[in-house]
Amino acid sequence: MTNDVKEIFAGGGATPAPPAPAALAAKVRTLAPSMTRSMQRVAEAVADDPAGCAALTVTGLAELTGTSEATVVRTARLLGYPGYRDLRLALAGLAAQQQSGRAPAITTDIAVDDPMADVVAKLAYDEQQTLADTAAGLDTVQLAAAVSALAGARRTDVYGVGASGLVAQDLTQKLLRIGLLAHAHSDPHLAVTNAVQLRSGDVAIAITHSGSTGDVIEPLRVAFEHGATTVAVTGRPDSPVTQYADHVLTTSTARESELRPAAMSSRTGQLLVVDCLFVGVAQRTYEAAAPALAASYEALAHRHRARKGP
Amino acid sequence: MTNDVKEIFAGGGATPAPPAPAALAAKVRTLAPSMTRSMQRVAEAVADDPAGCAALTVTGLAELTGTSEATVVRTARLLGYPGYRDLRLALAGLAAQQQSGRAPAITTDIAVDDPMADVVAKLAYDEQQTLADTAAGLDTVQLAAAVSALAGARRTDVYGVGASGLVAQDLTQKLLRIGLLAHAHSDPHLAVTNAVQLRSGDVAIAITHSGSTGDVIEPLRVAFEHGATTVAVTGRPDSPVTQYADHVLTTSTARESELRPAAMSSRTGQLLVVDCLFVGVAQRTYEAAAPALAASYEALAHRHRARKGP
DNA sequence: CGCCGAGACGAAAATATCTTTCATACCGTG
DNA sequence: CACGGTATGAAAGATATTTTCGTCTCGGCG
Repeated sequence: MTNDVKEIFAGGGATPAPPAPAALAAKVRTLAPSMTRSMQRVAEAVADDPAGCAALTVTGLAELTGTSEATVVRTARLLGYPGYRDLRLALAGLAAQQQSGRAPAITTDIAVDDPMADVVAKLAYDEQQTLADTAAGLDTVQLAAAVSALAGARRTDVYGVGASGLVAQDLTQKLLRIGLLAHAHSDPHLAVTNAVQLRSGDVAIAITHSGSTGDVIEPLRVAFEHGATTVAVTGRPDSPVTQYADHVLTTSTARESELRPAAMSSRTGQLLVVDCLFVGVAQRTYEAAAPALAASYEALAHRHRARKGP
Repeated sequence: MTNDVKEIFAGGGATPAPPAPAALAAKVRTLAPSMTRSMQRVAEAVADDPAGCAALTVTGLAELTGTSEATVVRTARLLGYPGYRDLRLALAGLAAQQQSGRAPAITTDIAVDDPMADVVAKLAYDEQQTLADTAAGLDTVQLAAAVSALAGARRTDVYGVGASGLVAQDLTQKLLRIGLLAHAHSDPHLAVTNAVQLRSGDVAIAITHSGSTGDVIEPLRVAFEHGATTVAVTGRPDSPVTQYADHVLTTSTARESELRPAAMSSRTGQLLVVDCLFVGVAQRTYEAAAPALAASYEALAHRHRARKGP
């Protein structure tokens, strides 16, 4: 029956009722003069603390403002919503927007007395930044060249010490998974010993953030001089390591500080490069890589069956 | 009754029970495996179209997904909300956020014939997403507890195999750098053998994405039973490994696909957790950690040959 | 000064919505 | 193929929202 519409009409014109998305405070100010005292109290509370009000029921808000449920609903109607329920929903949205709005507090350095939540936010933000920077700065031509070399390599050696050593191992693990012959070296002596074995068609990859790690440069030099295709993953495109690199893949250097050593942040960018290499090679050698990948996917799916324990 | 007080309390500042504000999609993915079929349908609908679902009542959503109200409520509970009402509120907030934030374009899967530039962009975007999700889903209370335990530990053992083994080593390297006694174990036998040595005051950390890796669970169980403080870093908060974990740190499960296996993307989140642990401990033990950090930096300096300056 | 009416306002009924309970159907397992 | 356990939805039960309706306030007017 059309009788129901009557109440809604009071709100305004023939608008199909576009619920205010974020311009709520404005609406409150505009409509405040045409409100009764009680309704003004409600409107004020709502404009004052959207998040808080969103958490309240109609009864709660009525109590908070010292009014009744009916008044709260009337106010909601006046603000353009079908009822309190919808106002509340809009309020929640508004709160969320405000929340996300005030984010840039995390650009500062991590302090000794930062609470845990800040540490998490800052670290996450920083690593995201590193990823974005690295992705933006990666030379896709160099990357494609490195992928080509890897895809056709007889064998691949990866050099890295310290934190970069783990990245080297990560790459090796991935390449092995799709059927390539790869080995990571952290021991400089063994690395050089093995580098001597390399020849044209093989690939040697050096991972070093500073680009000045002698223990990593040395085996790359040997590999280079023996005719292997050499790749350097470094944060310094002008560092010594690039002397012996056919292809240089540059990672972003994130801002470092006392509680955030370079060795830590560099890892993120290096791993992105590693992932890119892996996916690139997997694409190139898809025929061979697909079964291997499918197998590991299967293995995981099998594990997924496990439900909550006894 | 005290019931009324509870409601009013919600209006205040600190949230006693932290419901997921924006990390909903991540939560859905994380918890999906432990859901029943019907609940998965509901979760999918919710993750698929937050705005649309926010407009629906329980009954509406139940009909849309072809399930019952009870199932919808159950799903809401599983996602961490007291009931559907609160899920709906969060959904409205999420919708508002999505509205304001520009829609990302590179959400598609990596294809075999994607050019290198696309691969880089997609991988970077995905890892950024994983970081954001993990950060949003991390329980800072658990994290702080783990940090406390680490800071006061006599010794710390870290277990991880496969890709997670590298994460374990990364954590170990970092902890050693600030003067803590830490060791990473990839060999399950040695891990158990060592776990027996642990006692109250020591810390054992298991890193496993699936949470079902027996080789990692076993040493953690032994450590747990010997009174050590145990921590699990996993993507599955309901997996077997958490049985023996005093503190559970959950990493986000990124969308996976053929060219992007879970083992690969999980690493990003795990490393963020590791970094958080490290920084947290460094903060707590700042007096001791600062000189240690400086010292290790100094020690490395001479391994780096002078850069060829411009 | 007191009466009157228009609108504001809230108590409570009516309705919609959410939550819980419970019986049934389904599924894997021995 | 029976069994135990879980998943699921129908309906009862509890809350929240909306509507109804009568009282109350306040200003104007006789």
